[in-house]
Amino acid sequence: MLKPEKYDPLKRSVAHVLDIIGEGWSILIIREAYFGSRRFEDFQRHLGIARNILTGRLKKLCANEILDRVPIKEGAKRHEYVLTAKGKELMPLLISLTHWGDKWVFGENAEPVIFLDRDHREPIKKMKVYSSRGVALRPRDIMVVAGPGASQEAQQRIEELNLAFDSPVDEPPG
Amino acid sequence: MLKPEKYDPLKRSVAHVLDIIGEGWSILIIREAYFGSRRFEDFQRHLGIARNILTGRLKKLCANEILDRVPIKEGAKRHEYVLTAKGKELMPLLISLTHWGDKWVFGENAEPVIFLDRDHREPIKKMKVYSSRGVALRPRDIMVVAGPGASQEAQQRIEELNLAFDSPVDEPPG
DNA sequence: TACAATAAGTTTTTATTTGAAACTTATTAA
DNA sequence: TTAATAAGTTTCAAATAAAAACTTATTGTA
Repeated sequence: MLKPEKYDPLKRSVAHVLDIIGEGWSILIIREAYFGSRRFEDFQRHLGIARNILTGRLKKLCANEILDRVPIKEGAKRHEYVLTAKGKELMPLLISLTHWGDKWVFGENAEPVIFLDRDHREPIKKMKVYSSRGVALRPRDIMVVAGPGASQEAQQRIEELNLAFDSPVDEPPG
Repeated sequence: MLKPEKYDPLKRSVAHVLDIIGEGWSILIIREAYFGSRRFEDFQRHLGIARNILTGRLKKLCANEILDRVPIKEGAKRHEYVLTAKGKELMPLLISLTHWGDKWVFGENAEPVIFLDRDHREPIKKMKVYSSRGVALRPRDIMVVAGPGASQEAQQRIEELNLAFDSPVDEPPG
């Protein structure tokens, strides 16, 4: 989708991540892994994905250490694909996706699946953005600044962006 | 990517959402919109996306009410693309994506961008999954049940899935 | 042991999607 | 009035995806 040189300035942050997990099927494969699929045939059957595409996606997810390809048993030639810590930490992403769909695609009382807190069997909290003090934030309450990994251009664009946002609309030009 | 009939059983939940926002570029376009881009040329310049592809993506995002296409001024033929409420609520998704990339792709002290709470200019909380009681949950603390919108097959698969998970590994067969 | 079935891919062929670049038609600015 | 910019559309080549058949292990069973 994107050439590496095109990652800069500002989009690099997310574009690079999307190159790893954003291809068609990849998210669904990761989700299937959460749901307990481990073997090639499990993924294939449950997702109905073409086998050659599945091969490619599994390879890429393994290359990026989202999945680990481990022999079924010592020395076996068949493998299982299991989530790494890196893969497991995509949970917030997966649940954000699900919650958004529940609200905006399927609608209240038509959710296809519900995530529960295993201990109490109660639905988990809806995914939200919180301040460090624990206050839920709306999009307008959030701003962006350049991080230590920002390129020159990214820094510049972010500054412009913040200027544009901060300036009150009705401020007189002088 | 997917034919609608293939949404069932379990993957429908997320697959349908991915059909709306999962195509290459769509997420980046939404992100650009957060960052203040509104016009065709803004998106095109900042993302470096091919114009015909951009046209297609904007159409689809509008059709799905992520973006709203409004005339620049009363009766004008040029338009701006602005996020709808539905679009704005993708914020948790975008930030989940960013935080994950910060940790696993760029690494500590190399984050390209940082989201701040505007009021206090402090980094926001890392996206996490919480129980309804406010306790942070790990993947293993979460389980899934069929919602009211689950198909028959989905219900069945989820049940199998929970059985598989709940049964202690070392339980004797009889 | 042998036979069939299943698992895990690979190969081949076809269809769909992308991407780049040139082209068109408004609108704005000088 | 002319030039420049904006917002697309069209065309065509290259890359990707999908479907189906094929291959090679491994497992289960009579």
